[in-house]
Amino acid sequence: MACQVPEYIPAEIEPRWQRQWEAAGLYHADIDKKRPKFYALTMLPYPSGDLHIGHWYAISPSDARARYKRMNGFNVMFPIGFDAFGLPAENAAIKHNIHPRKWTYANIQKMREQFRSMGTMIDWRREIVSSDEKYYRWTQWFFIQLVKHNLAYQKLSPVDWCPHCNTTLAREQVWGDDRHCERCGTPVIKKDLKQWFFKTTRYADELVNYDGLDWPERVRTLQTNWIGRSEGALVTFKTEAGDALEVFTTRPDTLWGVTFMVLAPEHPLVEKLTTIEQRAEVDQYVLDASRQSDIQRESTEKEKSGIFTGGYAINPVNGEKIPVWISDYVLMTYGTGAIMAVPAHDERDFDFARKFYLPLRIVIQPPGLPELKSEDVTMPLPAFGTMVNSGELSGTPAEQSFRRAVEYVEKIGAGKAATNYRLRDWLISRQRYWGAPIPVVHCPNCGAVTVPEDQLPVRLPDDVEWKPTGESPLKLHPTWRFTTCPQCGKPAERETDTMDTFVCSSWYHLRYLSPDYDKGPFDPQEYDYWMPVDIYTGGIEHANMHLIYTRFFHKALRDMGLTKGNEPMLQLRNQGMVLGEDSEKMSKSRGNVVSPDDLVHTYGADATRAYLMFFARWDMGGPWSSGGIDGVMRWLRRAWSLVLEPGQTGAVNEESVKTLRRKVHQTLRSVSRDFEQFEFNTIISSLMELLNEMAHLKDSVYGSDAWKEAIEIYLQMMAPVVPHIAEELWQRIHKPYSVHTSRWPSVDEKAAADEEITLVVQLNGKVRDRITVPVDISEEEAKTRALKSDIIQKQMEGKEARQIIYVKGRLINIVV
RNA sequence: GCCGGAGUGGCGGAACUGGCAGACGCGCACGACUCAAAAUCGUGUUCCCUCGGGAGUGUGGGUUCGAUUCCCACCUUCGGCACCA
Repeated sequence: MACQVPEYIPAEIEPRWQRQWEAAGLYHADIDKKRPKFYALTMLPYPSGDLHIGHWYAISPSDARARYKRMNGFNVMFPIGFDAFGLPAENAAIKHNIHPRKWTYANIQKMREQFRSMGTMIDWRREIVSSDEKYYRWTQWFFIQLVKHNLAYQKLSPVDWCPHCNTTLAREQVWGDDRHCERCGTPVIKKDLKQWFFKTTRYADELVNYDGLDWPERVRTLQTNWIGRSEGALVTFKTEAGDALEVFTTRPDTLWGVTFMVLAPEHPLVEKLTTIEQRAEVDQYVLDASRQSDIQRESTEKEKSGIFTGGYAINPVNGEKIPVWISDYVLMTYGTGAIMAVPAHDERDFDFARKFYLPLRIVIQPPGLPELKSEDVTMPLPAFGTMVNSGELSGTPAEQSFRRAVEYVEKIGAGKAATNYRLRDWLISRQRYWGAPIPVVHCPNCGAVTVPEDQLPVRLPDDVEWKPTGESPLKLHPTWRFTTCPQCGKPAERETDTMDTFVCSSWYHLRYLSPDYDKGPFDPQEYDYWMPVDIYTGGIEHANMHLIYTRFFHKALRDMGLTKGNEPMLQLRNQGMVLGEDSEKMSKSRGNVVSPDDLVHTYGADATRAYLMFFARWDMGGPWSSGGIDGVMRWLRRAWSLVLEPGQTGAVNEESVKTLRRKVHQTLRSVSRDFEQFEFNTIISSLMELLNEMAHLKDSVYGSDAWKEAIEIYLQMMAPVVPHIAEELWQRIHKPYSVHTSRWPSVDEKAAADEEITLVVQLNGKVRDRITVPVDISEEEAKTRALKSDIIQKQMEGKEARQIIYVKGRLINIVV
């Protein structure tokens, strides 16, 4: 009997359906104004050459949700592409002596096939490859627009250099306590170089505003901390020579407590302030500071060091003459590179004052204490209490003195309220070959001139010695760099640095709209229909890099009139990470890597997709389990035989029909909700649970309309998760092609409603009994029945119920 | 130090708005089928227990009729930032 039913062989059905879907263009997404659009985007993968389990984890649940949205009537675009420029191509090229281009495009070809084996609804007509000329032409075009709008500039400054990658890095790409390169882990060093920057800081204020965004709190916090907005004031002190010495402070209320000032060793006024007597010591200190690495210098463990310059400044609020010191705890890169020191109320200044026996003045008297004298102070004092020693602010509550102090300095013309940010401009120059060339010509007469737009792209030449020497490989090309100035026509040289690949990925979501469009970076008609991105999924590691860059791009483009709205991606969700079975990060050296190709071979794409959705909360991730996927495989086999194996055709039991329909529609309700909320693991659980129930009921409902309905809804619910088996079974029960274009069923609320419910009966908050009652039972009736329960009677033993709590549909709690 | 996430059986994890803790799966045990094994199916599976119950969601308190859920303090762990004025 059972031998009539074919076996479930994923390797037979999966490739067949993949071919059929592709041939039919089932997943083509085109403008259709009759349907609401839905732009589902997943982060652009790097073509490393092998699709790993992390790619599957990122993409297949996103695909399932996109499919769910499509079945719900949305016109869904789900594109993919390749972030194809970047260092690994060059490193592989150096190791294996193969051209980066060849390596990259071979990898892409392999990964396309791997992606196809996943069974996604990717519209391949929209694929982009960021190293294609037709793509990077527009990356260069954007660079030029940014220059035109004063959002890109060149500057000589100390920058982070990775000695392993042989290139500079943006500040966001330097990670951890030891300040290592985000890509290769090598600690970075400082170099003074002239580099190109994008002015991300212009949007700092806007970037900490997430209005209208449904983004995880975690990402918003990371970005907010990274941008590091602080409100305070800029106050101008004067040196004795009359030079303005500006400081940024977040505590203008403590201006009267300033007892010295500290400049960064690199501060331009150090030279002028230093007296003859102090000269030798100051010079030595400046030299020492310049030799220190950032890690040494920025260590908080280190005891404070510093030198008196011999110079003095005048405090504008009280005319006091205060000594000016230099110290490496003041950073030239933040604020103005100079601080006013208030040792009585700031821990760092307090430590410094202690070390060098500098005086301290209390300006905020803590409440409820006898009047404090400066010699009583053993630690910096808090910011609440009453102002003292502070001119006209004395005697007022400290709470208001921030505002009052700012008003005061504004009145006397010594400063103004100001906001400062930790965020720095984005360094985008890279001294590497495999990237988009920066479209600039350096002319001895005209300076840095951008290449005219009609001459784009500035092509990356193939015949280059790409070995890393610390110099840009393009600089070593015999002819490429020599050109003429687009402005004056005289001999000039091309910029030989290439762009950070994060520039390429800052706008790829726009190129998907029209990958072949050649009148601009994207077709405005497509833009108007598809943008903004409705859901963006990817890893959280990009919170402070790609996600800030792409928001910056959108805002800059908006101000150029190219994009609309303030944000490119409305909703963001992050997946976690799949760990090895040993709960460690997967790596070849640990030997705990799970290969998706092997999984597809052994279990099929459907089982792999389903297990990835099942084994952990998607946003958390967790360890892989080889036994776990067996469980999912069992589920698929059971579903297969549930649909295909005939049941007993006897009398249909009406009670069973009701139970079946109730369970089906309740499951439909929870599965729909879980899809909306990205709770993929409970989708699979619910489907497994329903399968168990259906298997139990099968023989008592087989042949009924309810059974037919149950099977159809079951396959439709499976379709987004396990698209191949669902399609195969859908065909085998003779439903019209395709399950993926069928309309998501709607919940029959009547059928889903419970007729009877289980009420929990508690005694003093402890569960003692459960009673089955009609769903519409009255409160009185429920209480009476609960009190009548044998167990309750026995346990109460004549005790009086003091109080009876009734929660409709849930429980009764008897308090004695 | 500051900010954020997490802590639930042997394991991965469920539990919607304060209301049955442990759904679903893995593993394990027992049973059926089999000469046998695998596969499959069925039953059981938080711990303790004198079989009445008792304890239990990192720890200690609190609020409440009732807390995995809310509040306070703390521990562990992961991630980010860190002399940012």
